[in-house]
Amino acid sequence: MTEQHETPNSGVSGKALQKDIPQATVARLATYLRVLAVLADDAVAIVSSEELAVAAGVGSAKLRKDLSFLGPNGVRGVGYDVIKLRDRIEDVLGLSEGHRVVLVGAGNLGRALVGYGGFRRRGFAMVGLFDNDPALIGTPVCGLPVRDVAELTGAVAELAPTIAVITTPDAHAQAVCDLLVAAGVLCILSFSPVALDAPPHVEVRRVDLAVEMQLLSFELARNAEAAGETVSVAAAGDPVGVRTAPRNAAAMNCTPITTSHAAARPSGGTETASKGAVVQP
Amino acid sequence: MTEQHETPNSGVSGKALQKDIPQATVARLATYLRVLAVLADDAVAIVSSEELAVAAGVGSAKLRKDLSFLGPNGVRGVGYDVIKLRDRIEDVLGLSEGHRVVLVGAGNLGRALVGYGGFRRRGFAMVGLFDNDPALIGTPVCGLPVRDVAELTGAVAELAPTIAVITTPDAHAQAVCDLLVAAGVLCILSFSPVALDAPPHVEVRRVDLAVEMQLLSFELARNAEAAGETVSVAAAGDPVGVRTAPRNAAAMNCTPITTSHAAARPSGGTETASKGAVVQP
DNA sequence: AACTGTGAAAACTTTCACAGCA
DNA sequence: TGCTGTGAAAGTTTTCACAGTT
Repeated sequence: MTEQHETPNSGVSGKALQKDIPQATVARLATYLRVLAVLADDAVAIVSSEELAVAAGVGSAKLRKDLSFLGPNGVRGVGYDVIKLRDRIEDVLGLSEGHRVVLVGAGNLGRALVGYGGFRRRGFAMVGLFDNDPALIGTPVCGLPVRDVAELTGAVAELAPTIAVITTPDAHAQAVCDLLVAAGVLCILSFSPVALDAPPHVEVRRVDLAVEMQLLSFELARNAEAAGETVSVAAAGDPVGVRTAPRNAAAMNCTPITTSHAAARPSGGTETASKGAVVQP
Repeated sequence: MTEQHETPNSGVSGKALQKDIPQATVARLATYLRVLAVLADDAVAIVSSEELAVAAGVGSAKLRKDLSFLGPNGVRGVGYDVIKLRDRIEDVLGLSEGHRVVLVGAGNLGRALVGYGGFRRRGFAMVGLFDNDPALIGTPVCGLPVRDVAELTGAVAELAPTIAVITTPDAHAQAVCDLLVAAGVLCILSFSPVALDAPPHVEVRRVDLAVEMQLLSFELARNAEAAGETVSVAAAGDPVGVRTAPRNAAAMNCTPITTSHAAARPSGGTETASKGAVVQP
């Protein structure tokens, strides 16, 4: 790896230990960061690993171990400096410079994300919003006009986004992804459950809302099993009857964009991640 | 928790091996399930571990190992029966009976979720939708009227939901959670980044969309570091300037109900808290 | 006394490679 | 032959316990 002169103010991140930070730790850093931001707002100056751990919902030992990968950040016998630690984590996560985000798919989910204060607050700026629905194009969402997806390629050059978010129907997700990749976007967050095919240098992260619900369902089932099959409140109501409706129903779409029909190809895309390493759950 | 008589036959799911299935495996089962549903729709009868693995974005060995925890599901030399495997996974995940879902917070995100076809398709039925905004109460979303959150307690008894979803602004999340817990809900999915306090018998799962973005950011930073700090496309645009605005700004809310939050996925920004033990990804 | 940072042990997960079956 | 199921090895993450610092 090319070495680099040490600019006092390095471009992307400060100390450069990224390579050695475990995946699992990185995932938690973002959580610590949120807690620290709250503490900072409350003008809390110092926090102990125990306090921070409780607020983040992890064990204090794990938290200390996590932070130790970023180098020494605390003072023994005292605790961590809230501001300093926050800045350090932001730096490591590459958030220091902020990110410019374009979003494709201005349906309900897309609009919800654009309006999500948490993004702005955490350094993500929405700079472009695209859709292919003529009824939506031109209308502003949170002050940002919806632009025609046909302009996407040009707009990417102009807006120079660091991250793109896909919230289109499943059927369009791959096409949009291709478009973004061709335009030079390196980081994509997709809310479509279909696995997107992209070159290895492009980081694709997929998020599937239904998966979360299914994980909850599993816990519920396990608890019920362990406790002897009482489902408490739920026991009263009618079971829902999952497979009553045809699986493939393009079904009741009631809102502008969101919904989808199952359209993935039989053995199509693989979830891609950078460097040949697929980032898996 | 009160212990109970041990019913030999558990009502919720067939073979009852839940206890022995590793966390990591469970998280992936939901993904396999989605792929299998697509295959079933396409009338594919048999699938090999390799095909399924590619479509799900994992290695075939891992996939076979995962499935082996559910007992024998395939035929050596042939592959897996799509329908049979799908049903088996649904059973293990506790999806066979379907789930009744109430959602509190009819903002953009809430409405997006109600309209999200993926839920219905996978056995989750929205049965109730609540908000405290008089302007929203009474208006239908996807055929479901928004009800006053004041009715929530009574409605839970009446609707007997198995799962509740919280998509309210952060400030209300805990109050709504308390309300749900008091009403007897056992499973809660929250899209607010704040850690919710709930009794140990209640399964709370939190999802924070910003975490996903931050993980992407980290990969970007790491890649840039490894490649010699060029940020390609992004290099052109102005840095965003994260901390320019006050951190605590309740900030520009531009859509009906208030802020909203979004999703994540197995590994990243997801957390499950339960039975006093915080289960980490 | 209070709290961080960390080596070393334990637990969990992934990968490998092959036995076993249709 | 082709593909599943699995034990054992390799790798990763968590937990423990305590040495070190203020």
